[in-house]
Amino acid sequence: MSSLLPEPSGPGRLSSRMVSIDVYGQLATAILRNDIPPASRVNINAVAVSLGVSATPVREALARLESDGLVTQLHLKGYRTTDLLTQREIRDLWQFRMLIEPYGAGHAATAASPDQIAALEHEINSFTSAPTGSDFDSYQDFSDHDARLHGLILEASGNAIITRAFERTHCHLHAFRLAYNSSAGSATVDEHIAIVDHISARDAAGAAEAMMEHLANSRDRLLPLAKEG
Amino acid sequence: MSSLLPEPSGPGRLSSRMVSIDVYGQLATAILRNDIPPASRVNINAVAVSLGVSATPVREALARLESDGLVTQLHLKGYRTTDLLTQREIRDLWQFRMLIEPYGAGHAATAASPDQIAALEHEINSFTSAPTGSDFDSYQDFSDHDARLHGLILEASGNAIITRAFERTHCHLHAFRLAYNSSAGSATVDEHIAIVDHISARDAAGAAEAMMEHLANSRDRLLPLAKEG
DNA sequence: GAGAATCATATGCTATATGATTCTTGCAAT
DNA sequence: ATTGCAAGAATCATATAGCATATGATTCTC
Repeated sequence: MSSLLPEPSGPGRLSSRMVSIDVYGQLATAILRNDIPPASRVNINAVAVSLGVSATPVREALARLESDGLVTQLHLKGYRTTDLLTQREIRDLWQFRMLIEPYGAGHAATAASPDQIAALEHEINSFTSAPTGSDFDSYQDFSDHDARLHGLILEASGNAIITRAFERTHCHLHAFRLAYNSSAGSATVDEHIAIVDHISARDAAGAAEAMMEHLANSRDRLLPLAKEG
Repeated sequence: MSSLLPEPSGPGRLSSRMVSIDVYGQLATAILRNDIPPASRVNINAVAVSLGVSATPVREALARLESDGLVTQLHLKGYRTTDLLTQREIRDLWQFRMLIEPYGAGHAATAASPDQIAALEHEINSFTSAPTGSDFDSYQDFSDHDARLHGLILEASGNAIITRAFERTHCHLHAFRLAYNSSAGSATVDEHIAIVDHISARDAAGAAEAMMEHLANSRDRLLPLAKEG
């Protein structure tokens, strides 16, 4: 653990009524960066002191992180960070994505509004190449871009339930945690462009196929990084 | 609100350190029974007093219920129960199920262990007919059976990620909340039997097809009960 | 009747108490 | 000397109580 935050909150307190979201973000980042290693206990009080808040908002943040799959709670034994995904789990997760994302891309091609098409192209244009730096932050930026793009495509398909189910897998979080440069290749950029091009051209079959290929490739990029299981 | 529990906890306190799970269950039941109507505010303190506990375990339960989609939190405005699903959302949710459950049934037919087959058949045998009574509890029993069966099938497919994504949709909760006798027809029983028969016979294509039909039928049984949207 | 001021209510947090778990220490037995 | 076990101490999770502030409704003023 130890000092998750540069400055806890200092004597000049912040508004003190908007802490919980921040605690959530700080804790999530700490887990993703492996500042809190996988499968290790999370001491609620230590986190509270480290972040300069009390236990209650930490508890709330941990409850949310549990539903994100980043921690698990053991009754009367507190919270532990979850293990990294195994190869088996990566395969299972990507199989899930292969069931819903090609469907989403195909329907996005027929159902997306002009605004949604524009949003997709704007997202594509914001990352025309893989990050050049090698720092944590630029990889995280790219991972966020990746997550946004896949989310936008499902959103454009018009099915909010499926979009939400996808978002709740937090596949990008898990992939990022496994290796935070895993999605940052130029191949990823090219594949994204191909998918959005098919959607813009209203080519449902092509969009679904491009998405399926992209998922197969990203899975194969990720698998060697995971432990067997 | 008003009296969610027959007896709060009284002066003879219960074990006092296993409360939160119970609070969760009591609240979930209260929402499902429409004791707390859809789209209404949930007063944390009132719930706490009603259940004879303090605010903290109620907050934890609400955090979990939020990830279940039964309540939503608005900052500084507290929690509200969510609306009932609209026809559109039912359709979207069942579309999601149609993407993953036929896949699950098909893979269960090839991948299920003998123990898992036995568990499926045991579950089938525990409800060979629709409930005869008209009370809340027997409908809930049947709804639970339905949820267990669909969960077992996905589990037998061997993909834990998909199983979890399915469980998190809480489709049975939402269906039950919409109308608690919606899944209790004898047609449902017959369709369940057909699916499990195909799985037991290791007939993947037949299992997938039977599941798809079952989902289409259950959706059509449910749709008239939902509001347009 | 519209806008400003006031007040009640409920939220979100802090501080604290309680009890379970876990670690440490000491002693006995092999 | 080393291992096994038990008792006590320390730690930590969970729950309670209470406080400060934001929200929303009511009342007052113009």
